[in-house]
Amino acid sequence: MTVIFSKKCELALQAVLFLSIKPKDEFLSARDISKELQLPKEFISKVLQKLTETGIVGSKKGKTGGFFLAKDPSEIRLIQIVETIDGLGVFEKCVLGFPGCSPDNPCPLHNKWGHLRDEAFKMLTEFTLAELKDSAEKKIGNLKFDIL
Amino acid sequence: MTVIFSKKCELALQAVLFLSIKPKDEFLSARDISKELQLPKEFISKVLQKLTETGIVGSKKGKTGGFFLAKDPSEIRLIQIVETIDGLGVFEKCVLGFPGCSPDNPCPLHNKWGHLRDEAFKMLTEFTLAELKDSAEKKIGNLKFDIL
DNA sequence: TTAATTACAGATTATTTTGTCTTTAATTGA
DNA sequence: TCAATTAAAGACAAAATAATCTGTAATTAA
Repeated sequence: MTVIFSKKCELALQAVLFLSIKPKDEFLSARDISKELQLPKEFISKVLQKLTETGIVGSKKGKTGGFFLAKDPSEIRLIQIVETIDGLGVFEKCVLGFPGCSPDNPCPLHNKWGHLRDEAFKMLTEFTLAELKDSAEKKIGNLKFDIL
Repeated sequence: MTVIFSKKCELALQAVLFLSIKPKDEFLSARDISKELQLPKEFISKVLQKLTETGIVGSKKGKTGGFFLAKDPSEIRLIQIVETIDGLGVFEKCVLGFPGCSPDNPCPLHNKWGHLRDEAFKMLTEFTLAELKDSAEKKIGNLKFDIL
């Protein structure tokens, strides 16, 4: 069974949403994030390292160190996280796995699926972390209850 | 990187589309299908076996044996193939991997993504093999050129 | 300066998915 | 009947993905 994003990417999105609801001068350690999102610490660490490479997240080593958003939430779009972690292949490849799928030589789902895929791309491009802050706050706040 | 369907499912959809464009009394061997779709024979075999279990595809052993559609193309919906191979998890699980994602306790993308997911589900439910026959014929006919 | 804490880097393991191989049973044509 | 051919079944191998572990460098507080 397959989902739209890899686990890595899901985790990256969760982590970044988490950073976005915290005061911007706060350093969150991988351990803190891990605890609150109930996800493996080392995995968090790995993924956030990747996001620091592309300048979405910043980091500081040492005691009191941790991760933080390197830009204002209003300037970070979901698609940037997806692109960094999974790449944009999902939005390019044929949904049925046919080679050479294009408007000239479309697969049977090319048009219908293409439309949905474009919508998804648009959604991820339009949403910034700023717009999701409120609902992210709620969801992450409720996490401790969900796990039960 | 991840797509909506697993490779197995892509392959199953291709194979079934292939069967649907052939005369209904013809037995196609895994080897024939494999050759024309340029996909591994054993994998084809595996996946079609699964589809015979759920009654979408029929099979006959022995010389002149092979696979065929067990129903009329107008009675086979894409969603049935997807359900058999990948299950319907994609249409149920949270796109961000949050636990307990529901209308009561939605993730930040719940509504927007939910809408797209429903559209995709609808598309797969509405399309029968019969409706895709023409475009499948074209696409599969062109395959030999695409590979070059 | 030292001890503690953290990100970083890379190796390693585990799991899942994908793909192959081997053997068996059914079917058919010679 | 016999040889060839095919799906079926399951073991097996390879590759991709997910997750863990280990050691190092940076930073800070004491």
